[in-house]
Amino acid sequence: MDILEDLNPRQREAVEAVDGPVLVLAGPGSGKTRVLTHRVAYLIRVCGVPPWQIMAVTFTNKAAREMKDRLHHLIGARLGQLTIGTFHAVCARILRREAQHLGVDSSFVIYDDDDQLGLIKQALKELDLDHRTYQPRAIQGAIRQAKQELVDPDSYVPKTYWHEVARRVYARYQKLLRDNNALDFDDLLMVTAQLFRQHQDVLHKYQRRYSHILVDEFQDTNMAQYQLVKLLAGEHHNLFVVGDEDQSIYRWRGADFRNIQRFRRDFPEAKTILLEQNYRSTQTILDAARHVISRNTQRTDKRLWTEKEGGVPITLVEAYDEQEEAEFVVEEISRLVASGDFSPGDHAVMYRTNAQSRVLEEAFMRHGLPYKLVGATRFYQRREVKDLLAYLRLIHNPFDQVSLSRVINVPPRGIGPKTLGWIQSLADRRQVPIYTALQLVKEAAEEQASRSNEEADTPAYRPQMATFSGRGGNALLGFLSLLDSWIAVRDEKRVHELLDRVIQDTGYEAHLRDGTPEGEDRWENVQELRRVAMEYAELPPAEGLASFLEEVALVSDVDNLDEKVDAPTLLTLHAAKGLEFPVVFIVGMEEGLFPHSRSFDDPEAMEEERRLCYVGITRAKERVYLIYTFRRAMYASSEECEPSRFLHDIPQHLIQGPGDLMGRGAPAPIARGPARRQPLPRATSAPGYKPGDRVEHPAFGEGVVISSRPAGDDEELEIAFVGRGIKRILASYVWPCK
DNA sequence: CTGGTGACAGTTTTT
DNA sequence: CTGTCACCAG
Repeated sequence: MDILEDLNPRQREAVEAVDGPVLVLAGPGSGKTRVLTHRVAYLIRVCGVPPWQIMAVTFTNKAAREMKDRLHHLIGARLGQLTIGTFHAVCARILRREAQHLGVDSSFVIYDDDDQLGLIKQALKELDLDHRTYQPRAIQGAIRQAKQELVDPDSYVPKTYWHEVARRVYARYQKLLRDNNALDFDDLLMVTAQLFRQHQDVLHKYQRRYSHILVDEFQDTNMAQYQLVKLLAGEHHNLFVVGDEDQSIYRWRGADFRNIQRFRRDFPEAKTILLEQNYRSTQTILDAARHVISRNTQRTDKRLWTEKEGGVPITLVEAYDEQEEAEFVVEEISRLVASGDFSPGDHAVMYRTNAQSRVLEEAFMRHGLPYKLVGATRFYQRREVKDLLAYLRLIHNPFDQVSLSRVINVPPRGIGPKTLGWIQSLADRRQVPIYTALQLVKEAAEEQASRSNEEADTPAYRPQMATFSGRGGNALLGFLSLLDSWIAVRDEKRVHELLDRVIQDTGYEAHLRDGTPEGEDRWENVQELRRVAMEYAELPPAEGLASFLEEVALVSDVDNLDEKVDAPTLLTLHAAKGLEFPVVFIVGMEEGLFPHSRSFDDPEAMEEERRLCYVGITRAKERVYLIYTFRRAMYASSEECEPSRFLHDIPQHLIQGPGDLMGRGAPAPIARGPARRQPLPRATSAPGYKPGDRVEHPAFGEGVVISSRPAGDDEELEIAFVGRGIKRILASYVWPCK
């Protein structure tokens, strides 16, 4: 039975526990994906469960894809009969099939965060509410939270007057969604749960269909997701969940790791299996991570162990500021690569906030080294991509008002707020969507034209027409005829051909390529989108458009991480979950940054920061570098920093510092002797510059010193660089010009 | 209707 | 120091 062969006893137990509920608590690197895939294969090949009776849900498309890839080796073509996907994708599929029970059309569109925010703003406007008191973002948060707890506007119990207003906005927002035949991300879950609760027959159908349910990253489920799987498994209880409380880092998005406890309570007969053998890291790394996480209260203690005993100590580094921090990282990576032990792609640099990536990027660029950046602005969130997708959504469904108002004046075609407001109010008066209102205007205009010879001045027509005669009206008609011309060919043209037509007819290319480098970047993104569209060229046109739109709605990040490129990866700690690297640098280990200051007054938030640190450290296979700075630029000013409390939790014997570089005593507060305050061994000690001195900088080239002031043991110079303007730079970064 | 200016706020982000 | 948004002058 090859399926069980390469599993350790615990993993094997998890795979073989076929009947009833099973909870697998899987530490980092303990092979949970392996357990999941092998269990599916075991169910099919050994227990004879038909593949179509198995549902496996994940949180990310990436996880789903990885699972499919691995399963392909184990079960081959039968893979296609399994239901594997994200919660949202699985729910969307169910909802399209059961649309008749729901008051939505099965062609509903899925709104993302931006669309959602737009609709909330509209709701606020319609209710005549002040957007300063009722900030759209805050309202959005309240609505999302409610939906994740399966609370609809009618059952919403406001805690404060503000929440009462939020409830009203919520109700209005839901109506707007329905008017647009749209669901937002959270609806996919909430509406599915409602469907199951209100239609027992439908629920039974799915309960019978899926005899085995598996859930990955169970600690990240929210209430809605938990209720969903609980409902689905309500009859047979064959629910297999894998999770790790210590890696729960999405509390702020509604994830509730207490679902693990709930699971134990709701399924008391559940078998619990601990996976504690780690196949990733050295013992040193595991020990350090355990010391950090063990200060958390609400957790099951696990003792991770590995056969990779010992290992290199954790390296702790103090840098003068974020520049030097970045410089250290880049140089250390270069050194490790030069030593021959590691290749560039073995390294990851992790940080708490995206803003920290910039300095790092600059350092890599200065050294002429390539790097991979994860996250930042996501592809499908870029303006140009969203614009073009809105056009396509509009072609697919011209009644989608959110998409319509997004693009009706992009590129600018003379339809400003006034004209938009006019057509909107016409639509409201007639109780029709804007698209229909546009058609009414067109009919009226045609009628007027045909009468223009003799009867144009008939009093009955004049007042109605007067309003849209002129620029606004013509612009609207122009837009409508564009849209209609695309709709006319919608079922013949393939997605990328439609895209080309839109770009062509709207002059979108010229709109983007305004001569700036950013414009070129944007145009490049359009090309990328076109490449994605090309992948749907095989399908019949109408189907191609529909599945393209579904796919891009639910696949936000194009998992752009290109495995083939051999370069260091820059990413947030959150983005690092689920990944592993031989060498991990965690930068910005300072109080206020990591842990973030927002967590100071909330013990639960602080525990989450701690878990985040745990996740970061456990990504490493061989080496970990923890770096903090003496001072860091915050917005405009630069502030002195305190080393992160998490550093104190790692026992001294696991740590190695470059000599007395860090005046650090454990376990007491980090002793920072007054001695070491200067930037590190970079250029020889600052010689003392005065205005007029000529200096050279590795990136900016030659410049002239304008002013100088002491900064610690270093000095901060204002330098005018040839063609680069004036920069403030530490003396140790420049060399005197001979 | 557009493009410019000033006030204001500013973690993390699976879908 | 950014980016976003409301507001005002062409």
